[in-house]
Amino acid sequence: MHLQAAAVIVDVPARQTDRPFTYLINENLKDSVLPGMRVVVPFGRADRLIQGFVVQVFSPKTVPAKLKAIYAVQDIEPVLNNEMLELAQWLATRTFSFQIACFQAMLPNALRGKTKKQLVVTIPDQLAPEIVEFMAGKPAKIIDTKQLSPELLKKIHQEKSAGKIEIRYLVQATAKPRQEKIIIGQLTRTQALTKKQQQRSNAVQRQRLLAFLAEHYHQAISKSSLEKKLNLSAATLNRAADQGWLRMQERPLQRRAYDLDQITSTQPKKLSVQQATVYKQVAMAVESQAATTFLLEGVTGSGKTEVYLQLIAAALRQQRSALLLVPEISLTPQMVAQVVGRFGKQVALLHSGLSAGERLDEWRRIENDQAKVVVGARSAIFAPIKNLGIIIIDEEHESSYQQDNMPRYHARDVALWRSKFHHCPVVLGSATPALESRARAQKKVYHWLRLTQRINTKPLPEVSLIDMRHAAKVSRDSDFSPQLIAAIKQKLQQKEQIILLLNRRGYASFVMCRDCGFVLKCPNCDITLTLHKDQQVMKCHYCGHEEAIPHICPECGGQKIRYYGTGTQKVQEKLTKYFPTSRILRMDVDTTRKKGAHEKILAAFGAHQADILLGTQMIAKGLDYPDVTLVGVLNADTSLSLPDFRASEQTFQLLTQVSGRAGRAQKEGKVIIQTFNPQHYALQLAKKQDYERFYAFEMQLRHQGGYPPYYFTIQVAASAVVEKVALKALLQVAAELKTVLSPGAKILGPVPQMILKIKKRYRYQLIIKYKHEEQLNRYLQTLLERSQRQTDLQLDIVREPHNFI
DNA sequence: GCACATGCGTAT
DNA sequence: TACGCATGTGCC
Repeated sequence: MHLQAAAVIVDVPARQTDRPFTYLINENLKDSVLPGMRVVVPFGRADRLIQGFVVQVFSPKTVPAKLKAIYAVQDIEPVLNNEMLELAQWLATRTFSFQIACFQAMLPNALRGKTKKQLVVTIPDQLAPEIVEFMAGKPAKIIDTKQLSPELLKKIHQEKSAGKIEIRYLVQATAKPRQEKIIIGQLTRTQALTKKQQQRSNAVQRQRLLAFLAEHYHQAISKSSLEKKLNLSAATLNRAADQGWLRMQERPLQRRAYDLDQITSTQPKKLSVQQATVYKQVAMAVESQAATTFLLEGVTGSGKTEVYLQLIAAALRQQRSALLLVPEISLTPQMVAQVVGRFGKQVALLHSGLSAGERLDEWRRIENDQAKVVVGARSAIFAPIKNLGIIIIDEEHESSYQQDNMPRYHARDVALWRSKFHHCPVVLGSATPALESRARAQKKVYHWLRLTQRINTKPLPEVSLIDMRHAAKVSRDSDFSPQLIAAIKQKLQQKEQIILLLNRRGYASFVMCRDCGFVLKCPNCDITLTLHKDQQVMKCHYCGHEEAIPHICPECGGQKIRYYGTGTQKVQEKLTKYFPTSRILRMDVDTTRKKGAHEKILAAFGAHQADILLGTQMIAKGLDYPDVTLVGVLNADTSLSLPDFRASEQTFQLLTQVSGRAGRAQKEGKVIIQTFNPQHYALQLAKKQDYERFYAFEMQLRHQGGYPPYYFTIQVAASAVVEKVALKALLQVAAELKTVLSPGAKILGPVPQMILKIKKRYRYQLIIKYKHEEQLNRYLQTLLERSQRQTDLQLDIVREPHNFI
């Protein structure tokens, strides 16, 4: 007779609850609770039921009196295997995140237990009339306290303390796979044909059905698709079932993330000499199960994708699986078709376009080994794939691989961890690697591989920089230079396609009074409100605050309050004026908000239903349209002038990438970049597509400035409603750090953050720059533990922050 | 994150 | 002196 207990991480994302809680395993659940399973446990004074993850099962020697018991187990098999449990723990410490946040990041959303509250009437006598009305005669009702009026909430409180009503807690059951009805033919061919003869001539539905059954003896067919195909009524099928012609059953519906019938299979292409060299080196690591990291630096059009596909094939040949990560934005139908075309139904696809159910289905296919190749965006790095033979991260420099809320992980770091766990290589591919990665290749931490030749040996497109300081004076238009107008005109005449990029990074359209200079700001946050012309409102991008567009300046009463800056809409209006007959497609956050809108726009452009594709950053990646012969960048500088040490790097990457979109096929491409800083090295080198020189130059600057990759960085951010609280806390942290850190390390700040106030809280930060610090991690962990004791203060630690400001 | 306890301010 | 509300505290 030995007791069982479980250590459970509960779904309460708070610093104070970020540790295992012990629960008793009752006799009826004995031996059916395992680490990695989801459970429902009572928590807090009111014993509200919440979801938790079992991290350990053990036999306690003594039982503390106040131990509570697990209420229910949600899984038959663990949803997190040992690898994931270990990874979550590492991730939590590495990124200073809650463990529960790590678990949830690893699982499809459908597995997340949604807790609900239920209002139950226990004594109906003399109940407050408001509550009687609210319950509408029912004994129990699900409530959402956030949606109820404060008055009703007060009444509920009163009646609860009077003991007349009760609040119960529910945890939603595990998402079940959707079922579909199927029919199975029970008639042999001859039986069916005989029966068909016997039917009245006007019984057309039955005739059609029997003809079909004659050809499908004992085969399972989805009921709904059969109804559609033969145009049958449900009654006909039910009748047929009654007569024993067919049997009806249910089976779990396999929702698929892609349609295999729509994709043509492809064969491996012959590799060029360079490609083959790269392939051989990585394939060798796959075979020898070496956890080597390769940096594959390949110019646009050098055939990286084909190398990836053949490496995946090499892993499969070794009876191992493969994981391919691509930026969400380039997870286009084109891209999917390439991988699925090569590996068929072994491919599982994970991206944001899937519904929660589809995502869960794909996840299950991976978990039970039906899928051996996983393709997906950032979070796919947590796919529960076993026996990994290779991990590939395409466009490894993309900032979308970094999640910017908890857990703030970088997919690259997780990939390296899993590579060590599975003893398999990682390939980081890019035309413009992140400086950090390129520097690691330099130091031989990564194995450096290069593809310098374009696969069709075509020259790179001709790139010209247009000096807008001059052009704007001539044409009095700061969006379109005469050169760009002329080029567009020419391409339109030749019936070729054009991509125009409006660089929106570091850029906003705001409202300013031209008399007094007043700028409209958010009342909660210290930030300029952004104009949303289509919805006719001013919006705060941080807290969502909205207000009307002012027509009279609130400061001086003047009427000259106008918006500043260029949006895609404004550019589109101008384009229509210049080229009234041209067909323009616009792609930005506004036009792609709806699910699938993204794909639709790209498909329409691909089908030549438009001449010009105008868009923001999102059009720069992975698009491959043979008829695009002109790429125009309207404003290269906005991202350059950001007060961010990565501004040049990001601008260089963007320009290099977008230039690669021109002239992918036979026709020659042309790129026009408009800028106010034509001599800037990032622009000059992007023009020449010279990554290596950019790398050398930028590294020098980073060295002088003491920036990454020469230093590691950690940001400690503090926020509080009372400004002094935040500042004081960081001053103390800075003082303590001085005793913890070695003399080589530097502390910057504390300083106010660029946006000092967000959601009524003041924000300060300090940055630690260091090379090797043994004590730092431990200090920061204890700092977080300590800070929870201080009310109002919120501390947040970010490793390698992307913004210093 | 949430329920309940605590402590202060205001109406009575 | 009672109640209302904001702020604080601990969760197994």
